[in-house]
Amino acid sequence: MTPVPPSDRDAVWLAELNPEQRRAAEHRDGPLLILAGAGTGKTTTLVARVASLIADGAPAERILLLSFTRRAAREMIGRARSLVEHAHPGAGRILGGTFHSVAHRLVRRHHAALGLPPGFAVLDASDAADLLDLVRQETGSATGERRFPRKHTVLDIYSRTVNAHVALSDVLAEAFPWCEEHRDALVTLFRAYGERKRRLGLLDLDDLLLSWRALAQDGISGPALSDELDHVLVDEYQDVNGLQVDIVRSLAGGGPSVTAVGDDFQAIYGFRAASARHILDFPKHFPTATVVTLEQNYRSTAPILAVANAISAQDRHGFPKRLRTDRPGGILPELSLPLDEAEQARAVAERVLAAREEGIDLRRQAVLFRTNHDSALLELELTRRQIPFVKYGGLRYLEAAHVKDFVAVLRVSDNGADEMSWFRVLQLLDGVGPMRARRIIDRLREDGGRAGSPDELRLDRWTGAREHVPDAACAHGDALIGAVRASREPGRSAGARAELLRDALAPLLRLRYPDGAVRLLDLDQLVAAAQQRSELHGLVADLALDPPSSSSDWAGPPHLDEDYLVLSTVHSAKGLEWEAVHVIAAYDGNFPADMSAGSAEGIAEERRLFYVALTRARRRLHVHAPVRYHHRPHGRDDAHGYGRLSRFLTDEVQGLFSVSRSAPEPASGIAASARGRIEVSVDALLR
DNA sequence: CTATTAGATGTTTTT
DNA sequence: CATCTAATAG
Repeated sequence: MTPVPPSDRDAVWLAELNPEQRRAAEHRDGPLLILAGAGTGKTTTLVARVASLIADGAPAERILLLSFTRRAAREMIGRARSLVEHAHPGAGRILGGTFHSVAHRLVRRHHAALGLPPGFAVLDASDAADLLDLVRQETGSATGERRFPRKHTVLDIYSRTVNAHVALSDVLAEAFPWCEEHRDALVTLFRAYGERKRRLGLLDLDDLLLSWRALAQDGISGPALSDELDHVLVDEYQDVNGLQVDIVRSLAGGGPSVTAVGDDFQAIYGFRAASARHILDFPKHFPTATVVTLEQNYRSTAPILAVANAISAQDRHGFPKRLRTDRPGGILPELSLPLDEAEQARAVAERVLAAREEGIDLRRQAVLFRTNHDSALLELELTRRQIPFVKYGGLRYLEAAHVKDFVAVLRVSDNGADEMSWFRVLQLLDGVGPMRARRIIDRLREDGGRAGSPDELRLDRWTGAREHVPDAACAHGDALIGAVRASREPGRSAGARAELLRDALAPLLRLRYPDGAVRLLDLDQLVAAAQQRSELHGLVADLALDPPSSSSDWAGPPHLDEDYLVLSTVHSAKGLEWEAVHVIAAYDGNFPADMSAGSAEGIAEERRLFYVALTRARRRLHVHAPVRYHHRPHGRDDAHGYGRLSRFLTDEVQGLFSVSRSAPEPASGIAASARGRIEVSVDALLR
């Protein structure tokens, strides 16, 4: 990079902005709302604004950048920090992260004020679901006629009541009508879940936000938090929920000025109780707000924007926006109609390779889909053709049973009250199931502990508790307890603790899993991660807030040299862009999803989701809609149906594509293939 | 009580 | 695929 004289540095990043972007970057007094259409340089503008504020003398460490998804947060904060480092060497470090990670930092700092033990742990979604399930089994919530909802569904219901601040009955009626008959059981379950979390010193992801709001609204700590900040910038504001709006408003009440950036037509987190209403109401919540609208698109070619604009024109709510570009030319987007999913997989692979021939590296291409399993067949096809890919939002490293076992042991070492993890760990002993594990825990529990603080499990009572362990497993039990106690001895590094615990767990995992030896190798990545830490606690908390999306995430930099295709859900793709985008499974029932198609708002959100997918593309856009698709993506049966094309792809929209059928219509398809066979045999006869 | 098996069944999307 | 149930054997 050519060095720039200090006096010109500011000009460089401001000169690159268009007038609206510049107005947003240089805005000073009062709240600011930036309505930024897809690809209009939202992040560039936000980052320029941060640099501009710092140029004006705002200390970097008094600026807070918030985003909702981890990928967006990483991207935004990374760019902001590197620009600040270049333009203002020696400036401090900007604060920022996802709402949840920032909340976690604050809660750790103020745990005492919140009545939490210093070693409190954070539950990720599957931990929380497991705990809910455990509590349900214990309290024996009535088993009605109909099956109780699955644990993850129960968590979704719970989470929605918290985030939307809506009564359970309304949440059920609105979003989970098939669970209404279990309302009473859910009420008692949620109450018991809350008590249990408190007793075990655990916070779930929603509790982090609740705690932050409690701190921000508190008469003493609230103003103190606001005093630490001059500016709060919130990205993706269309996806905040009521709880997050409360946090932002209470923060701003004190002093810092608020900047919100977003696009109401990209609101896609309604299921998380987010609502575009919040961004539309911003001028009401902040009456002195200035509004800047960005419509100049720098990402996509005109033919792609034409499709995007046609889709957004199907919905007349919200701020009217029309994306425009100065980029000349462009290739017509392609609508490909393969016969079935297998053929779709082949069609995608061919187009990916063709684009690479054109000079578009794999990593500048992405395949986007509505649900995770939409890519199953494609993954097989890519593997078969040896096309490397990385899937985001897919099966997680942490979901593997043996990794969960190890994390449970780490947790147990870190948080003496975490009965839930003990419950899992103890069942690794041969002959110990749920019943005996519970008895052991009961024997270990400190009774008559101080009210309000979680009960520690006392490992010195193990000699009594081990009578519940079958003789054959006693030696293993002793070794495990011994290792956990040893790991807590002061002066041990995080890495040493993790190693000790892994070694204690190793014999148990070898017994439990036929491929135990292989599985043990997976744990080394966690041990390596622990070795980079000063505290084990930091690692355990990060696992909940920032889990590696695949085991290769921790494999190190060599990965970065490789070229690989990106596979992602549309939700995870928000805010990102690729030269070539391949949207798959664009049939009605998926876009929009059947479950959301019941209400007008549901369909509108699905349309926005489709819009988000299309607007990720810079140069090439391919939309694939198989005519025939399987009902049960996981099943072995061949049950399938003939789908319609997504209802968003109206005749008018289709006119903006080049349509290609890689197979005849299904109705005539059978006849055609039969005729084909006859012709072949006739040919053979003639010869 | 626990372990193992077979069989049925299930409404996405993220922190 | 993951999870839950029922049935069976140790």
